[in-house]
Amino acid sequence: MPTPVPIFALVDCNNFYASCEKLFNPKLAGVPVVVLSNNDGCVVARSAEVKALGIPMGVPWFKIHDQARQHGIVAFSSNYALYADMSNRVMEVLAQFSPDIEVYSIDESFLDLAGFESIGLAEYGRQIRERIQQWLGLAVCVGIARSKTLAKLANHCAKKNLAGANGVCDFTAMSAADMDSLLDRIDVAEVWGVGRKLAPRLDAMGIRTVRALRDADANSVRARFSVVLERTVRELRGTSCLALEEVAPAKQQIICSRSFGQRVHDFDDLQEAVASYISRAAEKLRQQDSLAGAVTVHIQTSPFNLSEPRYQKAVTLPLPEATADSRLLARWALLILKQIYRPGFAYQKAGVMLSDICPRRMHQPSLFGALGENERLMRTLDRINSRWGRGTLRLAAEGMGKEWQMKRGHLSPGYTTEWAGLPTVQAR
DNA sequence: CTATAACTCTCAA
DNA sequence: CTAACGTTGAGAGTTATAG
Repeated sequence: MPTPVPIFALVDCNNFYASCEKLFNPKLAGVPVVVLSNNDGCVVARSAEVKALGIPMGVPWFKIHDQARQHGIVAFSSNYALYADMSNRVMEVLAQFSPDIEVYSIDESFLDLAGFESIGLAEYGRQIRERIQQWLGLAVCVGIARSKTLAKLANHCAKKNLAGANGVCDFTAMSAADMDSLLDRIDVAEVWGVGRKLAPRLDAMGIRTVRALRDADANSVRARFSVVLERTVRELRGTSCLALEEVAPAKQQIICSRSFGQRVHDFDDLQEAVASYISRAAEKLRQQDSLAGAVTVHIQTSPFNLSEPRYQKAVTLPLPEATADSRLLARWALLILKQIYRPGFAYQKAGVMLSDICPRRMHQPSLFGALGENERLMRTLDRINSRWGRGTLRLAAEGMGKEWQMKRGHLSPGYTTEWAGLPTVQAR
C-alpha cells in the first residue's frame, strides 16, 4: 500500500533498447547503435553516440541509411524478447528498493520512497543507480520529487545533467529559488503530458517554460485546455494528483496490429495475418482472465504512397456471446475480413481489436450455454505455447506466414532467452 | 432535449 | 535495382443518435 504522503522516484534506463544490444557485444562499446521499429521501419532507440550525431528519434531508417553507413552506425531489428527479459531483471532489482513500485513501461518505474528520508533520498537514488549498473550493466537515471510529473521532470534533469545531477536529481532537497531558476530554463514541451499539439498552443499564450506553466492560473488552464492539463499544473506545484498504481488494471481493449514485410494483395495472405493477430490478442485476453464482447478488424493500404489507390476500412462486430476462445474469435474476425476486403489493393497493414471486455467471472453465460467455447482446450494451447514458444501450436488459418511477415533483417541473437543465442567461447 | 454511444484527438513509451 | 515510414493503450472531448 502506498504511503499517505508519497515521495516519487522515477527510474528510467538510458537508451534502453540500444543499451541492451550493446550489453552482449563488447565490440559495440563507443560504436553508434540504433534499434529499429517493427519491419525495420523507423529508428526507435539511439545510443549516446547516435544522439550526438543529431539523428532524430522516429526517423525512417531508409532516409538515414547513407548517413548511417558514413558514420558506421550499427542497426538492430527490435529484439523484444531480449528487452523484455532485461526489463524484468531491472524491475526485480528495483523492487528491492521499495515495497511500492509501479512498472510504468518497459524501461521505467515509479517507486514510492517515503520512509527512506533518513538515508538521504539522493543518496538512496545513487545506490539504486549503482546496483543496476553493477548487477546488470545498464545505466539508469533517477528523478525524485513529490509528484509523478515532477519526478519525471527531475529524471529529465538527471539525464541532461542539469543542476549538477550526475544521474540522480532530487527536487525535494532543492530550495524554492533554485527550483524557480531551474524550471525557468526548461522548455514547457519537456513536461509529461505536453505533447506535439499542446506545446505550440501554450507557446502562443506566452507559456514557454515549465515555470510559466507551473505558475499559470489553474482555472483558466482548465477552461482553455482541459482538466488533464490543470492536473499537470497542480502536479508541477508539488501537489500529487496521480497516484502510484501498483497493480495494472485489466485492459479495456486489446489490440494486435502490424505492418507487413511486403505489400499484400491476396485475401488468403490477409486471412493468415488476421488469424495470427487474433490468436495473439486472444492469448493476451486469456492472460488477464477476461472475455471479449466485440471484435474489430482493420485493413489499410500505405498512407504514405500517394500514387497507389488508397483504401482503409475497419468494422466492429458485437458478438452474440462474450468469449476468449481463439477459434471462435478467429471465425468472427474472418467473417469481418470477408466483408471489408476489396481486391486490387496493395495492403500495407492489418490489425484486430478485442473490446467490450469483461472479467470471466462476471460473465453471464447465455441461456443455451456457451456456443462452442472450449476453455480447457485454450488452457492447454496456452500452456504448450508458453512452454515451447509462441506459435508452437496454432490455428490452421494462421498458415505458415511467409508473404506478410515483418522484416527483421538486423536481428541480434536471443542472448538471454535462447540457448543458441549464448555467446560462444572460442578455443585458441 | 438529454443521456448515451460512437468516434476523434491527444499523449505516451 | 527500387522502394521503403511502429505498436498499443488510455482517457477526454466532441459529435451523432435514440428515446
